[in-house]
Amino acid sequence: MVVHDKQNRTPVRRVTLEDVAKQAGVSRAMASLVIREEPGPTSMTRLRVLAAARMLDYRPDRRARSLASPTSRLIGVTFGGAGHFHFDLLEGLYAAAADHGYDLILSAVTPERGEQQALDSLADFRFDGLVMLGPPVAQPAMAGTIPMTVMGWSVDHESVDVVRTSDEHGMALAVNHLADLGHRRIAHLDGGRGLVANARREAYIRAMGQRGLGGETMVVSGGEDSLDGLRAAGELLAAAELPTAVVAFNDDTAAAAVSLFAREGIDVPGGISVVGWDDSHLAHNPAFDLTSVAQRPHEMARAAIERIVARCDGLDVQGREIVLEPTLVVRSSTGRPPAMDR
Amino acid sequence: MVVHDKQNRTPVRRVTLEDVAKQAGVSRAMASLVIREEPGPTSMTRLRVLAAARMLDYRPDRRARSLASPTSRLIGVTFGGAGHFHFDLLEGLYAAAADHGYDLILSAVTPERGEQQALDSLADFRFDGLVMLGPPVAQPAMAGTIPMTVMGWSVDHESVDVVRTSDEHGMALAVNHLADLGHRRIAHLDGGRGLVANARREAYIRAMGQRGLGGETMVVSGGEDSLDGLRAAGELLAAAELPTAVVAFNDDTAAAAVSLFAREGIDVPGGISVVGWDDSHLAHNPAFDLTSVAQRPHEMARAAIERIVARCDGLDVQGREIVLEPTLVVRSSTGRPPAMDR
DNA sequence: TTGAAAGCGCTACCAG
DNA sequence: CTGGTAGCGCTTTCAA
Repeated sequence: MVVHDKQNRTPVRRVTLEDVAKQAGVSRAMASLVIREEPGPTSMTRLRVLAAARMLDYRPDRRARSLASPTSRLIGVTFGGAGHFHFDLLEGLYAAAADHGYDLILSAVTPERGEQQALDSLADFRFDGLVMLGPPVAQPAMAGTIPMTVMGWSVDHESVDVVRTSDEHGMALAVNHLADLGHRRIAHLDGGRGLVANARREAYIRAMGQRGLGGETMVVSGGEDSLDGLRAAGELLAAAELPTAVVAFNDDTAAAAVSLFAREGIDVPGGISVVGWDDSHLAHNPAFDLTSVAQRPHEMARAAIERIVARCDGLDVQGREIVLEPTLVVRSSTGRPPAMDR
Repeated sequence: MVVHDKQNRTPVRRVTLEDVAKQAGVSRAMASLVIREEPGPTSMTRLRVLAAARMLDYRPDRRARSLASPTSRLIGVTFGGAGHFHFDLLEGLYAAAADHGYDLILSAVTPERGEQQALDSLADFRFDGLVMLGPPVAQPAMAGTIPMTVMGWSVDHESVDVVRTSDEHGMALAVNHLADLGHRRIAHLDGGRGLVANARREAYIRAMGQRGLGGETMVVSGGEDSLDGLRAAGELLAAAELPTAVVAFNDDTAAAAVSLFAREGIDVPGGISVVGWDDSHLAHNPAFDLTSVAQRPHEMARAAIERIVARCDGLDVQGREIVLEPTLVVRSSTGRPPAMDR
């Protein structure tokens, strides 16, 4: 940052480590150690430096710091559509990175700005680890060249770490919960064509089969946002037999379905039960109060950062894929089926 | 970036300007000038340096570059909810910044991570200009300390630039278009409590008044996403008299309304006309084909960057607020009212 | 036109 | 335990 004077011209010098050292009456080297919380300085010097830093309102220059050390302590993050869930992940990444003394540098992937461009711009900052929040790609461009973690989907590359929530387990929780309530005709309102949607769809089919409900399988093609959910729920209504329950791809589509059902005079859960996914603010919203499969974005973020930091430190990392178990948060959008048919 | 060897340990040196200079057989200073496209070197040296750079696949180190020069050539960007429109803005900002030799550093504002934290982390990179995409705040923390532009809303501070689309004009376009078609009962499905929503709501009331339709004013409180739109549209349907047209806060809410109307057997535009806002991919979607108020995100982005670059160069900037005129893209969601009442 | 040299703010390695 | 000092990769003087 360059602070300008009233005429908005002359850049004013920011406070440097040198200033802090001088103020504390120690050498720059000492000040550096104190600031970085490295062992060495006596608690006496520590206090003086810290006091000086505070009174001068010192903030280390990340560029200089990153340039001077062999490791940049910068973690690149690519992100795409950035739904609410991704925002939660970002929040967690910021916190976790800070805890490890790392900084995040973000790069957006847009329709016009592809993965490669996003990575290039990050590369110009010499990041030493990469987190990809999306968009999901089967073969990330930098796979194998740098410590890297993808979040939310799977990548089949031996040096790409994966942090995700178990779709298999989440779907089993949802289906079993509904089946336990007496449901048999349980539909899946899917998430479209993405890698994640595919995984959940398959998990649904498997879960239904395992529960002996293979014959009742019903997939309605949907998408990621509420508009998709609306359309898909409409298709559901047009079907010959309405299922007694539906597991949606996420809370957005689930909420859209609930809204539509309500408008059509179908009570939730009286007429139909609905399960969402992500346990987002929508699920908490009393207007929907969705039973939802909960991922733990902050834990996922923490795991991703720890993984990358470990690899940066040259530690050997065991287990390429971290699969967190989701939980099912039961709220009022699920209940017993309208009639115990069969 | 640090490239690692097979054991994932020893950082491998990246190609530096020195390498390029050596390869081209010139001094580092010359190479620097060529890379930055500064006048000085002969076209002969130019060619040699450029060739060397290309063959070595040289990319300047942004940290070093930014550290060495009095100006960092880094523009900070804060962003919040990041709807589709914000993504379009980001895309434009990247392109415009690159054209001026600047780089973007992004910082997310999340529920847990406030404006101040976001700005602090940017400040550690010593950015020399700031673009705020959101969340909209009436008094940005750094107002007056640095060249800064907010996009999409207004800030009442003499040294904060504003780039936005005229809500007044956009609303007038929408209302006049509908009135010209013969509509009188034109409702507004608003955007909730934000600064932008307020501006559009007031613009709607003004536009109706100016068209002599002050008595027909009808505001339905909505929100920013399709779920809000769905709920608001439901309220609209519950009203005693259905309006013959509705101007929505954005395309998401408009599309949700269209979906709901369709489900209720109300033809669009036969039974009711709907106007969206942003001219996003939803508006283009043949399923909706929305008449929509079009902002030009790329031009807005360009204007914001040019503004900041000008201020960084110490140029005096005339006119604190850049208000772009939106256009109305007419598609098939608007038509004549069902009956020419009154 | 070109090249040598002095930093930017910091880390990391020396000697003391 | 402490304080010099040599860089990191680049820009920017200033002489030649």
